Amino acid sequence: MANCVVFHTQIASIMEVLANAAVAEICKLVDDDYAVFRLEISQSQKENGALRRKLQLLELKVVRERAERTRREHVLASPTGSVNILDRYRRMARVEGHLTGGHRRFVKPAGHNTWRDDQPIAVDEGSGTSTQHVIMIESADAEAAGPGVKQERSEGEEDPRHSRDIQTGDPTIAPAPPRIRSSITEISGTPNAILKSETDTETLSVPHRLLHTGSDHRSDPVGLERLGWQNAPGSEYLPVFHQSKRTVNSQGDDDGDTLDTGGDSSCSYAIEMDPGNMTLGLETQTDLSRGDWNQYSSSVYSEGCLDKKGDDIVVDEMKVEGDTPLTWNADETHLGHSQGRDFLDYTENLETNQNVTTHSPPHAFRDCDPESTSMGPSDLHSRVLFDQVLNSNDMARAQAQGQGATSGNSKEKRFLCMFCNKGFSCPQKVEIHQRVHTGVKPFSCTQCHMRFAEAGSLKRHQRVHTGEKPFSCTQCHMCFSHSFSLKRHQRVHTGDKSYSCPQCEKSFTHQNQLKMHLKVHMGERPFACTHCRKRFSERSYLRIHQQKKHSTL
DNA sequence: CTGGGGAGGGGGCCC
DNA sequence: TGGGCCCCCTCCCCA
Repeated sequence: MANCVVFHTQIASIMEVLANAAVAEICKLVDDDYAVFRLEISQSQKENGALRRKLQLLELKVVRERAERTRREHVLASPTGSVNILDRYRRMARVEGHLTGGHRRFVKPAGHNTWRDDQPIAVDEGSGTSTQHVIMIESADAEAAGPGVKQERSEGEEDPRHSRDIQTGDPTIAPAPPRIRSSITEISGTPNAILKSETDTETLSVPHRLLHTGSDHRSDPVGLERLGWQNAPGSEYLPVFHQSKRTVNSQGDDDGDTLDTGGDSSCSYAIEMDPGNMTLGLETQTDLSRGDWNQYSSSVYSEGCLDKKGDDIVVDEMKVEGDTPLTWNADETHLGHSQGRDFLDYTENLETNQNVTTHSPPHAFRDCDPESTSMGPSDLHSRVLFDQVLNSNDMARAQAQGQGATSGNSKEKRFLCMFCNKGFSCPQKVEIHQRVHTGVKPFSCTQCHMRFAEAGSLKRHQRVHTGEKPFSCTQCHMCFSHSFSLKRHQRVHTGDKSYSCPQCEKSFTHQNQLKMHLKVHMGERPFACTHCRKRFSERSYLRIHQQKKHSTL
C-alpha cells in the first residue's frame, strides 16, 4: 500500500515536472512568436507611416487642385435652378455626341465633334437649352444655404471638364473655400496631427492601410492579406473598426502581455488605439468607406498611367461625373442638405448596411431626363414590365456568361465592390468597376471633351473623330465602328430576330425595338406635349410633333 | 399626319 | 486590350 502511495507520488511529481517543462516550452515558443509578431507590427507601422505621408501629400495635392478649380467655377457661377448637375452633365455629354452623331454617316471628318466653349450647350433634348454655367446650377441653393456649404458642395460636385475649360476666372475674387481647407486640416492637412496620431493611435492607421492598399494594391498587396482583407473585403472595414473601438479601453497599449489575440490582427492593432483620437479615426474611416478612397485610388492609378498612354489618349486629373458626388470631407452631415437625397440614401446605406447587396445603382436615376416631367406614373410601371419581359432574355445570357453580382467562384472573386458588393478577382478590377459608382472618368479625348472610365471606351470613341470603321459586313457595303454594330447589323442578313414579343409573336432584331413594341401593347404614351397635351409612346414622336406643331413657339 | 417598325451611332459596362 | 453585349438615341421608311 505504502509502495503504491509512493509510486503515485512519484508519478505525480514526474507529471508535474513534465507539465512544467511543457509550459516552459510553450511559453518559449509564444515568446519567440510574439517577438516575431511584434517585429512585423513595427515594420508594418513604419510602412503605415510612409504610406500615410504619401497619402497626405496626394490628398493635399488633389485638394489644392480641386479647390483651385472650385474657385474658378465659383467665379463663373450662374445660378439657374436646382437641377441635378451631374445628370445635366451626363446629358450634355450625350447631347454632344448626338449633335454630331449623324445617321448613316460613314465617315465623319475629324474635329466635327469639337466642343466649342463659346457655344451654349443644349441640355434638354427638346427645346430647352443650357449653358456651361450649368456646372454651378446647384450653387444657387448653396448660396442660399451659406458660403460654407456652397464651397463644400462645389468641392464634391465640381466638373473637371468645365473647370478645365473655364480658365477665365477673375483672380481678384478670393478663392476662400473655408470648409474644404478646414476639413482637410482636420483629416490630413497638418503633418503634426498625423504624426501625433501615428504615435498615439495605431488603429487610425489600420483603416488607411486597409482601404488604401485595397485600391492601390501595388503598394502593399501583402498587407491586405495580413490584415484579413481576403476574408471579407468590403464588408469588413467597419467591423474591424468597431471592434477596435470596443477594445480600446480594456487593454493598455504598452503592455505586451495583453497582446495575446493571436492571429486577429485587427484586435492587436486595436489595442493601441487612443480614444482621444477616435473622432479623427472615425472620420477618416467613414470618409474612405464612402467612396472617397476610390477617388484617391483613381487619382493614383491615373497618375500611374500617365506615361503609359499614347498621344491620343490623355489621362489627366480624375473626372467625377457619377451620381455620387465625392467629397474629401468626411462629415457628410454637412453635405446632406445640399448633395441631394440620392447621395444621402447612398451613403446612409453604406454606413448602416455592411452587406450592401440590394443597393440600387445610382445610374438608376439616369433615365430621369428632362421630359420625365411629362411622363405619367405609368412610366415606372412600364419600366417594370419591360424588365420582366426583357430581363428573362438577359438573365439567360448572363447566366450563360457566368455573370451576376455574386456569381462565380467566391474564392477567385474575393475583392468586393464597396458599393454593390460585386466580386472581382483583383483590386484593379474593383477599382475600374467602382468608377461606375463614383463617376470617375480618367480618360479624356483630346479632340473633344468626352471622358471615359475605361481606356478601351476612349479608344473606341476616337473612331468617331478618325472616321475609322474597321468592322465591315461581308454581305453588304456597310462598315461600322462598333463590332457589336456589325454583329447587330448582320441580323438583317441572317434574319435573326431574337427579341420576340410574348403577346403578338412579333420578333425584332433590336432589343429596343421590342421594348418600344411592348409599349404599343400596353397602350402607354408617357411622353406628353407640353403645349397641346397630346401624348406619345416615344420621345422621338413627341419631338417630331413639337417640331411640326409648335416649332414657332 | 400619326405612329409603328427598321436600323445605325455611340457610350457604359463586363468578361 | 479587345471583344461582346446592353442600352439609349436618332433618323428613316412606310402604312
